[in-house]
Amino acid sequence: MAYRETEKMRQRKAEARQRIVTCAYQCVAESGFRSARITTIAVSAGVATGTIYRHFESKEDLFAEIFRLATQREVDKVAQALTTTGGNAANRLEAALRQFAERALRGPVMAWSLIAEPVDPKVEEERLAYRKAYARLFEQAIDEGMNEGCIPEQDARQTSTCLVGAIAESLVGPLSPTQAGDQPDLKDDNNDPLVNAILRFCMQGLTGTRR
Amino acid sequence: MAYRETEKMRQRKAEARQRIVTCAYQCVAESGFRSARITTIAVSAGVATGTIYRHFESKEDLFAEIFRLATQREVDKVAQALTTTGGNAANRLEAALRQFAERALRGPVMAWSLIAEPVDPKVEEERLAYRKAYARLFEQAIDEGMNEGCIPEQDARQTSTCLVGAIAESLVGPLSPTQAGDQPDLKDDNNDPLVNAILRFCMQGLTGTRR
DNA sequence: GTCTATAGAAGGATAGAC
DNA sequence: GTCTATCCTTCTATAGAC
Repeated sequence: MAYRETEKMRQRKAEARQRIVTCAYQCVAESGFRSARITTIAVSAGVATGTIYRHFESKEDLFAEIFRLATQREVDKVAQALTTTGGNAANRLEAALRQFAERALRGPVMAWSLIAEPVDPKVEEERLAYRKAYARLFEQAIDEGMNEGCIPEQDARQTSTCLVGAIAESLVGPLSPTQAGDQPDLKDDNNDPLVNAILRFCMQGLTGTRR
Repeated sequence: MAYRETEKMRQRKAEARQRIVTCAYQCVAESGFRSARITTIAVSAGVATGTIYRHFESKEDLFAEIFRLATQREVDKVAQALTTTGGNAANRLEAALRQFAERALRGPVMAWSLIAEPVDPKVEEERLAYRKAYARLFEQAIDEGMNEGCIPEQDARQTSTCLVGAIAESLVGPLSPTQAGDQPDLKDDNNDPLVNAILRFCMQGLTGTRR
């Protein structure tokens, strides 16, 4: 009888793939893309090294998937903060930016990998795409703010792009492994000086109002 | 008689290296890192393909050198604008930012390669380093502005980083090859709407004053 | 005569087409 | 999914410097 993939087999494969993804995610979260080894991922996922290449074309493709997975989580968090926070659109935007920065500083290894770690071109392409995704979210909030009247009229797309750039670039240094440990622990209560400085610039740029 | 490298030979080698660098630079300026071919560079430099590997360990190393060369030019231009422009520190800073953006939009292929093109990790590392170089220049200008009294007291390092991020991110879209041609020509007379929008955000973020 | 640098093509890997 | 084509890299023979 000819081989035909059964439902059971399909499920097994999907489970193996899921384990690989989960373990790769953990490896990256622990020490970044560059030190993530395919063999380490395979061992912790309980599969043979070669099996990984049955599920992913290459290491780069696996990394790109991990990148998308991890970044999408952050994008969702930002979207959530923008919709569930109280106050006007400017307040919501500020809360979302603050949350983005604080989450990054609380999980600095993964955040560094997502924001700035030099990886390969495939991951870089994902970065470009996801930066646009953040910008679209911010753009929508700015549009709302202009309608509400709490944000001055401006090119919302342009401003949203500036916000993405400013906050990402601000985190590069503090998240950098060469500087890790030099940083004091993140202060809670909306009172971290680094985060406050970033937000000051962003909100001033957005509203043109001194803070 | 044993062979020993003479001054003449050293000069020949240096010239060959220089030709390789120049031709590689032109290739990148014409169509970016990704489409730059070692063989093409070799032919236009008048050397054999293998010869390139006598001067550079790998394609990535050659590219990293081209990146440094090209980016240093831009850094120098910014430094120059910051020192030779008239007016107070805020004016000089604005002029430098404007010039950076306008130069990028006038040479979009090279600018895209330097700012955002997904290349390899070695080039990415150079990018991180050079972004710091820009930030240091801006930081110095902000410090001057705070002393002059034309810029409010703030964390100059943090703000300079935000400026670098905002302006770089703003240019990613307009410089992107997928969008090239969609853009109207750069308007002169300090009147390009894109550049003005970027500068508005940057200067508002810096000074907290509506413009 | 000995050693180096260069040319040019083979090898090997990867990406793209069908 | 396979096959082709392209392109980076390495290798070897040769020309030329000392």
